[in-house]
Amino acid sequence: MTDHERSDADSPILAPLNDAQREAVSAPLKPVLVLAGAGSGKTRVLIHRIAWLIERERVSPHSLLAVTFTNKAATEMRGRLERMLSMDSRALWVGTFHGLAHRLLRIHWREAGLIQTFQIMDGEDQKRFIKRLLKTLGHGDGEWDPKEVRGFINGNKNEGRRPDDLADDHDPTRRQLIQFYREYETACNRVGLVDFAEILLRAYELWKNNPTILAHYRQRFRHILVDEFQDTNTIQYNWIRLLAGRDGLPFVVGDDDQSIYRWRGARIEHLRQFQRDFAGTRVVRLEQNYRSTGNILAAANALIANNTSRMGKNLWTDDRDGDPIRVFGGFNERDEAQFVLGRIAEWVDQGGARSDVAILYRSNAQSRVFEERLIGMGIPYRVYGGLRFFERAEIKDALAYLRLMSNRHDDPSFERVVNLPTRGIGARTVEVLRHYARDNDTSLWVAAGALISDGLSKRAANALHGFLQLIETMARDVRDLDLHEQVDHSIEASQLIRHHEKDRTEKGEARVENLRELVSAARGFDPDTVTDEEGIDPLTAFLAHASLEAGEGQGDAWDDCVQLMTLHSAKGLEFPLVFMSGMEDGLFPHRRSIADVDGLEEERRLCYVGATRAMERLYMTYAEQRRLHGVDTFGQPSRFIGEMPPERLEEIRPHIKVSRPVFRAPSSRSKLEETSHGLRLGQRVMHAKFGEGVILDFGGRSRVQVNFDNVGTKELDLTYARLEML
DNA sequence: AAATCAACGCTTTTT
DNA sequence: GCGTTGATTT
Repeated sequence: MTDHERSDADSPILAPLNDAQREAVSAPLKPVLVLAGAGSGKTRVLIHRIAWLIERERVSPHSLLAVTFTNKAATEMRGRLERMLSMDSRALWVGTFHGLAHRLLRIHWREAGLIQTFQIMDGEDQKRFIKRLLKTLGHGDGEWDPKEVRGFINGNKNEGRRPDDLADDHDPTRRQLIQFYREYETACNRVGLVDFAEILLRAYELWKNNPTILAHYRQRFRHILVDEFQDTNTIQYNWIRLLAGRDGLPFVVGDDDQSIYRWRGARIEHLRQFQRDFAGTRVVRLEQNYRSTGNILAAANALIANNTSRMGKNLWTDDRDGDPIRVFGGFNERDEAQFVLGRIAEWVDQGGARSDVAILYRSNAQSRVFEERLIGMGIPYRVYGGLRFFERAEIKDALAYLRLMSNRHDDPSFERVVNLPTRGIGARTVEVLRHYARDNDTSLWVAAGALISDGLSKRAANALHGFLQLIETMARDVRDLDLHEQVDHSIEASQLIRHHEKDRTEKGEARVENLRELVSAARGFDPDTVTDEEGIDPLTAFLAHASLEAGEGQGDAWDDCVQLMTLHSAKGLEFPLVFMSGMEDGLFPHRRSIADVDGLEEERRLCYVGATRAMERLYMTYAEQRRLHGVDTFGQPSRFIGEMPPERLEEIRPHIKVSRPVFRAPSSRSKLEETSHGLRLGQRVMHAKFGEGVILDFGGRSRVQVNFDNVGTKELDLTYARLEML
């Protein structure tokens, strides 16, 4: 080691890192691909690389672009950078793909072909809009599913394709979908709205079609850092590649084994393509895991080894083997939940924190049984997912008023609030407006203005006039106010508050509270986080923020509570104690993914992600019988359990041997009805304390009656009793 | 205009 | 089985 290298190794940037991390962080200025296994310090490497570039390579913070997928990741990165570099991180562009692309569109709205006050539709808005559009086009009778049309449109946008790029292949269905896409585009442009996929595609096309602008950003952002690279979809990948050009220096971090978003356009292949597109890419593998015990890692490694065409990585740890992975099979989902709650109670009794515990499941519907048990036992918990703040109906109503104030031609917002609270503008009147708007190719706002003087009944015209006046007055009254005062004024003047106050139920009160909270959100909002360019009014910025960052779900009502979430939303998190529930074939892997190899491999990666969330202790549970959508179904333990090395597992109950044949061989269904957990009536069993006996009956839950030769009949709980089959 | 009823669908989710 | 949604009732 030379003196020079030694001084590098001692620097605060490199000192806390292991060899591989150090190699990545201090790599020469060339394209770098970091293959970072779960828990190997991926984010840390990204942060330290930025610090390295700024402090060692003397790169200006202004020439750095750091991209993440979620706002959470972006916020975290920003925070860690500020702490590490003790600088104002505003100099850096750190954000999500959508956030950064949006920022570009705000700056270059004209070149992007947008109006200055363009606003963003979330998936829900988009669905409504498409539904409305289908009706207008005379296809509103249910032959077309708005979700399907949306899927078609977004899928193509994610691949960078416009209607003109699509051929109908002489398929009438496809031809129709392309036509809908075309109409949808026109409609969006008319009302000044963009959907999420459009943000990315527009930003891409902005660069593609404007060489001067592209040249400017290429010159500015030579260093492009991307987190979770395996999750990039085609347009995101192309956006990065376009920006990097020939001289850019992308530094991307990802893990092909944790790619779980293929179904929403992510392409795992981008990891390989990166190496082809950027000649001389330095590939660094981070394989030392700092999170999990040896047993957990060994099981996860063995599982993921069943996938083909991996980039190759084997996690290892310095840590002890720790506990084996415990596998439990319940009679049904309530039995399963009872078992899980029992273990949690133990954990808490022994001084463990509730917030260190995560219950993971494949689909949201599975949370209910756990929630019921948790409530019953008085254990605080938090469920991830569900409606977020800015997605709530009453909040969207309020935002619709604000949007209309900002852009009168926003038809979806117009329709949303024109009669909310009710002001005598019925469906009939709105129908007339729509007709006029379509015939004259104008917005509903313009149609309303025109029809007030002629074409409507006196009553309808009056009511409509009142609404138009209201919006105009609100917009005028609010002009010189601070943002939060604007919001406050609009929820009052629109009568939304009064409307919900009339509802004296808990729901109504919650809505009023949420509306008040919206004012607080506006008060705390810093427009500079959206863009620091001149000429964007705070309201427009706030509305964009509301769409781009839907906010938290329930907030943190409880500090120390058990965490419930899907396997997908667990990605990136870690917990000392993890339960993977519903480990049954058909549920996980999900039956809709089982058929094709790609689908099954993605499920396996999901299982890998789940298992590697666990730091100390991991349980995998399943139910023999499960009520799904109201019907009882019988299942087999997940094939994924069978893919893990038996010596790393421990079956909680004695009756199922953890061996490949048992997990792989499907047993007949009729047999399952007479037996439970491999035990059958009349079966001779051995108990450590009570000696030999014979099974008399199966009780509810995991209870079983055994007539012991020496001590008589006992009822045992199979969760605790270790019965050995004889 | 609110209340009630029938129909629907149901993997995963961020932006 | 349950929650949402759209249509129909009162």
